[in-house]
Amino acid sequence: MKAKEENTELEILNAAKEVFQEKGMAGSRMQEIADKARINKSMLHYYYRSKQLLFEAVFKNAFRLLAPQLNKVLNDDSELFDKIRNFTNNYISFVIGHPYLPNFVIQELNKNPDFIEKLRVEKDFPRIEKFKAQVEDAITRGIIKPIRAEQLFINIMSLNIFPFIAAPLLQGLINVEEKEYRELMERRKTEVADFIINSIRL
Amino acid sequence: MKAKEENTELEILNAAKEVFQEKGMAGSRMQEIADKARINKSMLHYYYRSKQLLFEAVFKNAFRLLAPQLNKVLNDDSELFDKIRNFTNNYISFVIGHPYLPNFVIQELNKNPDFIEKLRVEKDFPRIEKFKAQVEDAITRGIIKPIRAEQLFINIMSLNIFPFIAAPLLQGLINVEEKEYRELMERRKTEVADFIINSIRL
DNA sequence: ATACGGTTCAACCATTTGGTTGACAAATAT
DNA sequence: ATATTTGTCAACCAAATGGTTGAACCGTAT
Repeated sequence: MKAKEENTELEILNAAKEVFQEKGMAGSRMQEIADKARINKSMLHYYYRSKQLLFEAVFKNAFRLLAPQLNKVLNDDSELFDKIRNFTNNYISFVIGHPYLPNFVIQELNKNPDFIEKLRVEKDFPRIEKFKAQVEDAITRGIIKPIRAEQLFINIMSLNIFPFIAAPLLQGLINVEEKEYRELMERRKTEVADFIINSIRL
Repeated sequence: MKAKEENTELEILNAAKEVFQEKGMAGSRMQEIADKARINKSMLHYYYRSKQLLFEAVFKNAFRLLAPQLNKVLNDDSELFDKIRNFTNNYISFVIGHPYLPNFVIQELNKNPDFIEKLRVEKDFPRIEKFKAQVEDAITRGIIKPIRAEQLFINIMSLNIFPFIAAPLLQGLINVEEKEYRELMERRKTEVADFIINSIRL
């Protein structure tokens, strides 16, 4: 019965992902997850024991998906400007495939900041050292203006992630419909990289 | 009994603010709000009828506090570069006084995007028109490179707001303690403005 | 055929949670 | 002084919610 088992388990994880990522831990109901997975509520506990454990499974999965994205900035071998262009261009496609994911990770990390320590031990946890060296090297070689790698990294993340996290607010403020907002995001694929590079290039 | 009445009502609103902003609508408990306000749970319903209405009171209050901040970018009379510098410098002080507020507004707007329409009718709802004209004027006069006002606005918001919303994640990624992260934020008061202006200045 | 391990579910259970009620106290109006 | 309105609370209530249980089911090894 191996096939069935893995199937149900995955079905649950998938349903849980959708519900948790959209409504957060506190706003999600086990019954809703069960319904979405088309199984009995008991099955959730049979496979994952408790809401907390099911949540953690979903969260870790989400982070494992997000981490490689961040590593494209921190641990990729490409040259600095290419890296910025690539990440910016790639990230939007990633978000379209996983619209709730980045916000989900950020929110639940806000509610439980200690959890980041548990993630850090996992392999592929993004580390800044390499990026830091790269930025410092580019400064020494006179390619970019002096800037702390941490600040540049925060800027890159901010410009790429925030417009999706705050979409409803921003949409309301600049007073555009969803369609036009998506077009704005589409243009950001190249514009954000230019904006960043313009700012730091010597 | 006027004084007592207003007192209790405010006490409740204040306690509700703390709880709702930290835990969100779904994660908050009426009992916890009552405890924090040092009153009986019945009083919450006496003054605000339901959790939903109490929440909406808190939310509208929060937005009324946030709106003037955004208007410093959108509807202030100062010159573009000054405006960017002022906002950036000001915003961090605002966030220190209201650490959970921006994220609270953004999150609840995410869970209920239609709510923005109800806010738009309120006076002082931030509007982009003036800022748009100002940016277009600066482009025409050859002061800044061509850029859509919407994109510039999104960039300003992103660079200022995101580092606080995603603090635990970013702190973990760049691997610094809270204290050092606060110092990074402190430096951003001037650095972010420079970063933006560098990018758009001709 | 039969025993056995994992899988599935309907029915339950205990607790939590938002909300109500009725009695009483404290102001205010008459 | 007395009636009336307003504020406060302990005790309740019904529904929702996370979790448990025991029986049935099903594929497989013996």
